[in-house]
Amino acid sequence: MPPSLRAPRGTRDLLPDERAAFARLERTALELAARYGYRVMETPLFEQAALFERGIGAVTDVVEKELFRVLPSRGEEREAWALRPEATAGVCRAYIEHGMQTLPQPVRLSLTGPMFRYDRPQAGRYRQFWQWDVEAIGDAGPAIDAELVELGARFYRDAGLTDVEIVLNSIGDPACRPAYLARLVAHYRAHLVRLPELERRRLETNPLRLLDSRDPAMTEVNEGAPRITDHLCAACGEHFAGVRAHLDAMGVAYRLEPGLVRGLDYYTRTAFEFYRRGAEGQQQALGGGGRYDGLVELLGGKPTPGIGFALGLDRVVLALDATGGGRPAEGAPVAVVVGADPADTVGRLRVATGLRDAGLPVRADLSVRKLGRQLEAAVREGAQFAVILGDELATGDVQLRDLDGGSQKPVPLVDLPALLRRKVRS
RNA sequence: GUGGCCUUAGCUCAAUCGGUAGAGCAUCGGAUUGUGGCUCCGAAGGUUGCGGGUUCAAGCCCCGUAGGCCACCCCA
Repeated sequence: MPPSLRAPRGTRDLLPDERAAFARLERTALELAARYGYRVMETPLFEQAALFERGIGAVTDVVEKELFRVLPSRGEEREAWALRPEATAGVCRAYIEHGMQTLPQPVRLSLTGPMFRYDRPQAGRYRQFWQWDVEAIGDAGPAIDAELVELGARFYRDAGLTDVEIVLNSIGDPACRPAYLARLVAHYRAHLVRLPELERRRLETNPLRLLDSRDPAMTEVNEGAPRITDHLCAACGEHFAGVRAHLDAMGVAYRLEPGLVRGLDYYTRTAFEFYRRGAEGQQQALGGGGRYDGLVELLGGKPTPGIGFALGLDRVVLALDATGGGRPAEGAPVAVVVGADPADTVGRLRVATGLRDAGLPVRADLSVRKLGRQLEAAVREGAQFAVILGDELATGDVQLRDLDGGSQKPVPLVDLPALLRRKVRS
């Protein structure tokens, strides 16, 4: 094995079993998107770095230290590219670029695909990871906020995760957040002596972060801290109440968390995250989203409200594995064509091709092993039937063997496709 | 980006005091010539992540490096 040639740090191969698990989640996501009226689209895997710098915020971690920058190999356009760290910025760029403000609003969009962050890898944290992203652009809410939260929750349920908790908050807007931030900073300044070194630095860079600090020394100081939800302006307060009312009306359970902050600058008002209940560790955020009413304008479009979420498919797969559900077996052929004459690969391939013509997933044993070995291999890959070619071919018959029960009977080759199709259905 | 732990066959792991690398599973072959999951026999599979150093001798000790993981940071 050549250790010098391996998957780059923070990336991994999705081997067939895991790829199948991803495919199932993707099917669930796309089916839900269709059911809720979100149309699937694609954006490039890379964009101008400026899109993310401007949209996400130049001083956020995602841009400052995690942006996966790409140097053009030929420099006639000295563009600075970056692999997309998330989908929202690209979707909004496309909304503006293609004049989607002329479509009936809101425009409901969805996509799945890989995202890239140049982060230090850990379990559940990769440099290339997959998201299902859903965006509704052009609706100020609050009803659509609730619709999206419910959609996200339904995805986890349909995917088979039962212990997912919804955490909800409002982080205000440019009308009320600055005043709140000033209050918050004043509060921490008053308790400066009790703040650990790290938290003092964060006070300068990102005071909202102190609220969800994990440092035990912070618990007491945080208890007395002003809550954003107590300092929302009238419009934001009304909006937040509307979101909760709609969620309540749908019977969607959630936990209010005034400390919930989102890491990207563009978020306003509604913020939510999905967590695995009872799971320890740092990589348990399964997904999150929020409202970004200023983003489209920031990127050069007309003032347009928007809201969306992104769910981490890798983490859902991990969570499904952890909950012990296991992965359903997939890809086993209905039948394997084996033969008494090991050398007769022509006959086996010909019979298999005929069955494939009939739409049946069938493998021909193309080895030259003796019959017993061929049957053994068929059983071990989970095939339902073995089609055995032998002397009966002289009269146009093959042996059809049920590999579970072990029963076996001669069947005219011409009847085989129809017979197998009937058996598969039952 | 910071600190720590780990790395031996495809996988999961052994290897005493530093003494020249093994097992199970998986793979392939065989058990007298048309019938499977079991059993038995056998084969193949390793520059012990990589590169240096110490030593008569290194999987084991030291340094570096890469990767994984854990805690931060942050997020999905």
